[in-house]
Amino acid sequence: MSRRQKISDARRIQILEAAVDVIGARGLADTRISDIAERTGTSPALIVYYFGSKDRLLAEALTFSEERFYAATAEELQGIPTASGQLRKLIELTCAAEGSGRKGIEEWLLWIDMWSRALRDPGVAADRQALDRRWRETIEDIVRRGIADGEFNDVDAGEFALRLAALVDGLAIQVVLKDADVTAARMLDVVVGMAELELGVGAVTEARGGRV
Amino acid sequence: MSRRQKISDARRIQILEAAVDVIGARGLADTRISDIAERTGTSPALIVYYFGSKDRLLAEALTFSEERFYAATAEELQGIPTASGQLRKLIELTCAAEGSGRKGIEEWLLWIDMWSRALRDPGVAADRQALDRRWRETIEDIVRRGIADGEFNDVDAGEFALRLAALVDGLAIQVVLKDADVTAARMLDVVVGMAELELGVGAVTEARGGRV
Amino acid sequence: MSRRQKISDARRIQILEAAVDVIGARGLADTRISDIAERTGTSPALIVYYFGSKDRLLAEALTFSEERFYAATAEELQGIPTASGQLRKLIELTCAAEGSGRKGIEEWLLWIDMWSRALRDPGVAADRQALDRRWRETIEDIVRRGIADGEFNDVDAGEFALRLAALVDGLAIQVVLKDADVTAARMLDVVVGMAELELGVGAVTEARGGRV
Amino acid sequence: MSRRQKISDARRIQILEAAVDVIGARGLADTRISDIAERTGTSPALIVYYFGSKDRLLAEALTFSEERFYAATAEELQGIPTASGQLRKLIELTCAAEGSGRKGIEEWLLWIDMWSRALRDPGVAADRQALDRRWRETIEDIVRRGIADGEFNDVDAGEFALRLAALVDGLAIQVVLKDADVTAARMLDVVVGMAELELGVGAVTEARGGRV
DNA sequence: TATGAATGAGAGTTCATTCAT
DNA sequence: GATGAATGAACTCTCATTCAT
Repeated sequence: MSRRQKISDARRIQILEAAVDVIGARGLADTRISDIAERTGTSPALIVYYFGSKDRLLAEALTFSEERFYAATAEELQGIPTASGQLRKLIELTCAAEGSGRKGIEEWLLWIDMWSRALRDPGVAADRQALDRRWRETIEDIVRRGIADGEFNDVDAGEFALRLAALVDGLAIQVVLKDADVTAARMLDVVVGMAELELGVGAVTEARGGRV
Repeated sequence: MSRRQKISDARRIQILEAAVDVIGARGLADTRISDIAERTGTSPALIVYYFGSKDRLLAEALTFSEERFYAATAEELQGIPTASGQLRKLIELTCAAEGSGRKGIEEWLLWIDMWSRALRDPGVAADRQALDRRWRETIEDIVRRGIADGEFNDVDAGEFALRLAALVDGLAIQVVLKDADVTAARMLDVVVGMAELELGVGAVTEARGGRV
Repeated sequence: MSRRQKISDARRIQILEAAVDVIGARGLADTRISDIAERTGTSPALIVYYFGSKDRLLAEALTFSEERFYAATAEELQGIPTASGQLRKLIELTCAAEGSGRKGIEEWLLWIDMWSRALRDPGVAADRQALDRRWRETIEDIVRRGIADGEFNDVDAGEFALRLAALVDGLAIQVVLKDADVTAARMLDVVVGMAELELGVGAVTEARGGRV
Repeated sequence: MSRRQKISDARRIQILEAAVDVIGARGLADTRISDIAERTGTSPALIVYYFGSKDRLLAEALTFSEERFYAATAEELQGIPTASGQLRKLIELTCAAEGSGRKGIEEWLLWIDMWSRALRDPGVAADRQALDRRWRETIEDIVRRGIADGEFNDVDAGEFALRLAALVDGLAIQVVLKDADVTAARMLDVVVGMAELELGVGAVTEARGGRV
């Protein structure tokens, strides 16, 4: 408990990164403490020494991964001037395209395990909800700005964010599970299509040009 | 494998139902063979004897649950004459409203575990894809009929089905995880709203009257 | 819990006997489940399967050992007609003389560990008290009969039993710990001396003759 | 060993006192080095550094506690002029009466654990025997003086000391284990009664008056 | 002198699975 | 067909101990 204070940040992050990697690779259910220890080049005892128990490690690893995702996302968005450009970027980042440079797929693998775990663990459930709310708010902010700037149609930003986020989640599941009918490319088209339908033609494609 | 032939259907279904109940209640990760055996009033040995291994039991239980869902859905739809009425019904059935008479929530709990498992088990992945495809085709068929009958706008039925299915999945996750921002009622509104936007105003609400 | 019902008496006794042997040999603190399993020719898992946990096994083993001691004692006393003869026998049985044919030393080793454990475990404490009370009552009964038959002085039987039992415990500790000053033979002399002092000269020695 | 020389006496005593406290509170079997370290405000590493190993620490702590007890006892006896007064005092000190001002109960808790440990550890066994012998000699000396002064009957002092010490041990076990039948008060009565029976009426009660 | 960091060795416990009956 | 008995394998977690600093 108070032990966690003792841990050096470097070591802590090193272990959490290994945990995220291993969970992504093997799945939460098949992840052993020793798998993570091995990858960190340490012993299972060290992991317990730092995190107290396997459960606490898992919860922290999940949160760590998402925090990192948001930090990376925020940074990427910062350099983009228009709302439509930002929305486009956001959609791309989440579409888990393997060529997109981000290891988006692993993030999604973690999300699925996180949902599963959140069903039984209130702590994880709370974390998940907070992350999800933050995610929707990120979308909402962009949309609100786009409306104010006249880039987007005048929609209910909150409703739109909910719809977009849900659509992305639902599609990502299929992409990640390698559904033959739903590739990452198709996912991108569908999401962009939905955004354009609601926010106005060109609301999102416009950015595409900018990107190329 | 050949063993499974020997099993009486009654026994088999009894065990699968128990498995679905227990997994829904405890989650896949916390389900033991003996939990299922207990609920069936038999022994763990019998279950292994019938199903070969725990993994095979899980895969079959998951599939069984979905088969049952489709059978129930099909039956409910049969009595409804219009495409818009059927679509409305379909949406309602999936919206996991607790008062809806269906134990929809439990179905969704299973789905989440199924996704998690499908990530690592190709057999489960194949089952999942088949079920999902069937699900989208069910939607597609209704939409196609609605278009032919002039009830719906002339959209791309396949694209629409994909979008609707994904939206439903994404929203259901939040409802099932009891996200404070997304209730079953709101989910229903959002899904219906999306369908009306794409298929035409009144395309789905119309059925509402018919139902009351 | 209810598991214990399932256990066959033969197996149960076999394991408990092994537990008593091992605890006697290595001491409670150094006894591992696997030590007991090894001696029984089984696996640690079996022990847990039957007894639920190590703690429960220990509690049962301790009680089992004492039950067995009382059964054996009762049987030995049955054949002796006089109170003084019975008292003599009782004293001999507890004096842990190695040549006495009883493995008295091991019993005492267990008692010491039982005291230690009773300090922290209320269940063991309760068992210990019950056994001790029974022990004092056994003495008391004999003394009361001896008084009625005119064999013994008219002492307060309850007080005498308490004193005798305490003296025996205190001496046994030293004998068992192989105190150079207190051998089993000396212990016997001291206890017999105390009994004769209080119950009357010859009250106990008398039996000695009968025995030889 | 040579290390121990280096240790400052203050530090050493501080650690030993902490060890005694913790063992008294949790029991020998449940005492961890870190428990003692925590109470001393140091680290487990320091304790090992000073004492070499856990076993050695435990052995030293046990001895330390008893040494301290004897020192305190000797001091208390010094001021009492008559043998009967001293004997009375000695008995009271050991009767673990909670109101007696001494934390006698904790001493007895340690004794029980010490017996248990002495069974397997020859070092502890030797310490125990030495302490016990010293204890009996203390009694013996008083009795011998009482006989010389005409306060007591002319008994075999050594035999009497053995009997008294054993009786006290046996009764203390029950008191410490909170046997419902044997309170500290009753223990005192029984021990005093035994002493008076053997040493002469008034041999011990006499001191009682002096104390009040 | 003192300790934070690290770990090897091993504990109890769980559970899917096997097998004789 | 059905199961009670049994277990091997593997897991998490504990803790005395070491060592660089």
